[in-house]
Amino acid sequence: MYVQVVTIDGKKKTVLNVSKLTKIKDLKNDIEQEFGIKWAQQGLFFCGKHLEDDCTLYDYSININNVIQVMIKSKQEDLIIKNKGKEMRNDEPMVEKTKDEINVKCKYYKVGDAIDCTDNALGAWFEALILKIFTKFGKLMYKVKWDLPDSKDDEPFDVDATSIRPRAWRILNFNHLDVGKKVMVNYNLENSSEIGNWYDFTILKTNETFKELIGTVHIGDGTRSVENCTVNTKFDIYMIEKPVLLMERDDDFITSHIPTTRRKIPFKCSNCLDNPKKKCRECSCKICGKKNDPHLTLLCDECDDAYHMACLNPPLMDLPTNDDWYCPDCKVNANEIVKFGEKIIPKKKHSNVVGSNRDWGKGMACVGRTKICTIVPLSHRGPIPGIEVGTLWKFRVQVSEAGVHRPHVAGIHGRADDCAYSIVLSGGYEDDLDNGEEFLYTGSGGRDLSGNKRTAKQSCDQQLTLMNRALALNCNARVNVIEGAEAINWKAGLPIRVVRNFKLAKHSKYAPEDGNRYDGIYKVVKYWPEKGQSGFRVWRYLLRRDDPISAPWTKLGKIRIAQFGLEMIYPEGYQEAQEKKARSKRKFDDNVNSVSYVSTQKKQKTAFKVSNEITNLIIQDSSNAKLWSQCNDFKSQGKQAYFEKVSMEFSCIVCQDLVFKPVTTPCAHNICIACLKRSFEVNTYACPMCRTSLDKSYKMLVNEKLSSILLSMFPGYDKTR
DNA sequence: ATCCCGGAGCAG
DNA sequence: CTGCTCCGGGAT
Repeated sequence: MYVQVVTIDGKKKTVLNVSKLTKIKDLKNDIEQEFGIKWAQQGLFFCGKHLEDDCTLYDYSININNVIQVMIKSKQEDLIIKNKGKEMRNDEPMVEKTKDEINVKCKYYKVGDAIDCTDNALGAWFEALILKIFTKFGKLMYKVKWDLPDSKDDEPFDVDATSIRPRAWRILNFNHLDVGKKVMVNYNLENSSEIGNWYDFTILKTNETFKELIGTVHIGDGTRSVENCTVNTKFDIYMIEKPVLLMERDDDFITSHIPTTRRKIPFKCSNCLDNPKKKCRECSCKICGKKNDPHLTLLCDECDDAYHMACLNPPLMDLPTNDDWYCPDCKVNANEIVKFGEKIIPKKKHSNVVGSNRDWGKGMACVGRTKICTIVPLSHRGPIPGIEVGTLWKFRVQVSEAGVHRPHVAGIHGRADDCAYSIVLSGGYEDDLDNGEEFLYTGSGGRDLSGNKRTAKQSCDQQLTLMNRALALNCNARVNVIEGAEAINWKAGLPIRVVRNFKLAKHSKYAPEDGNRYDGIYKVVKYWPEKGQSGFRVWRYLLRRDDPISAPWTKLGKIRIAQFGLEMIYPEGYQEAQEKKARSKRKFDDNVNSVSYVSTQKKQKTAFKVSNEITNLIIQDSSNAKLWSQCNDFKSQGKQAYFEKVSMEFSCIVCQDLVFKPVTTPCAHNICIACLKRSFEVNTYACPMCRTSLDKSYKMLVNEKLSSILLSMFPGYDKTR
């Protein structure tokens, strides 16, 4: 299994091979290797949850391809987190706190001053007001309050002088932006084209034509910064105000310049754009959407959604007595809730407390779905729209995601009171017999799966229940659970999607070389119980293909696969992760044996070499010289790519198939002679491809050179005509 | 060759 | 809702 790892600023990104049982601390080690960010400096987050060192990915239900965010902690932030924790534990009453606070005067600020204040979480500057100036244990502190839209109900908080400065008010003209100057700009760390917060910024370059600034964005106290940011000047650029001694301050001057409008900041809620009159279930009460009575609104301590006490069912009459409250959606999982900074170890069910020490978490067998097919319902019969016969997936979970065969492991998908929808052949049952167009399938069950197994040898009789009954219902005959039944009209049975897995190759030549291939629609001809090779009764089903699309192993099917360019589909990020695995293995091997000359170089697609015989014919087919030269360019990409190109360039516009007995028109298009004749029969005397008119008496001549080239490249395709 | 786990989906 | 089943897919 593998996960995506991204730094908060999005600048560093990678895929890491992991196990579900990988501990967070081990992951941090890998990230240190990868990003060069010290182990202790990392704060990892998944879905907003802080990840604790001793927990596993499984504990947090982190699945394949999930994104883990890496935050680089500055030492100061560590302190803040620690202090926060302390506060939470001590839980001193407010009175005690204020007891040590002594109101004082300050040389630079006075109560009521409009200031900018940094917030520790984002490291940006926000507008605020000073409510009180005091000393606590001898340290000068300021009680401040946000001065932002919608911040009326926010609690005031205490900061020291480093977190505040006079409110910015001087807007700088683009021409006054000199390189090296530090200013305040609006920037969005995640998406620089959108509105963001206000940060300090050092100008490195100015771009006159685009009115852009390039430079370093400083985050918070200046220990963190993001280089090479491009700032669009559609927002104002502010001068950073330095504190001025009160005695030197011309208050009238200052107050007259404090802007009455507020600096633009991103909307808290992108849904209602913070419009107080608009109902919004995103940012306001999840039930009624109204924004009234904020003091009677509870915030869920897990998901942060808001609920009016009165809207809850049953309504909550009194404020919750304990500190935290969880909404109805989160309450059910209350035992899994981890509060920020708390050291609760989240453990799902049994985990592997008593399990073996075998690491089961690396593979693709235990990963969950990351996509879900919604274009058709779960109980959809017949082909899945958009999925071609011959589509090939590496893993079963992908077949499930595509909606072709939903179960992860099971061979039959169906319902005992409806029918079966799809089956997989993967050679797991010894009584199966595959002849391609027809095959014998074995029902499920009759096995002892105790010990949490997924498969075992037959150890008792199978019953015509569950999935076995479902598959029987596809047969166009009244169901008979004793002796089975035969279809009256087999084609009238219900369609079954059939997937063949590469493991079937042990018994069948119709299996794909690798992965799982969709082979089209089959129907149940008959089914009956029989003593299987194990000696126990198994239910056997005769399935016969009934699909207008040629099967993947037929000549036509192969051409079709080539035309569609169907290739093995891997899960997103899989090949990248495999490549990385191979690289680290090579590195390991090199370390073990530094003078190894084992050919470990990357397997390159070997260029396709066309036989001399065909090459000569191609040269002689001068009327198609241009097309052949285009095909030539694909030789370097290997045989498959070349054949795909050839079959595409030489397919007939009329029948959509590879041209058969082709006529090369004066306009240099290739049409099957039969197709062209049919076209003439309806008095259309033009090239079907480009509509260039042809003479009524145009003499159709089969391009024998081309015909023989194609016949030798795709031997036997003529027999399908 | 053997061991053994999650997750998806059905059945009760 | 819980319990059961299951033709995967890794490591050992």
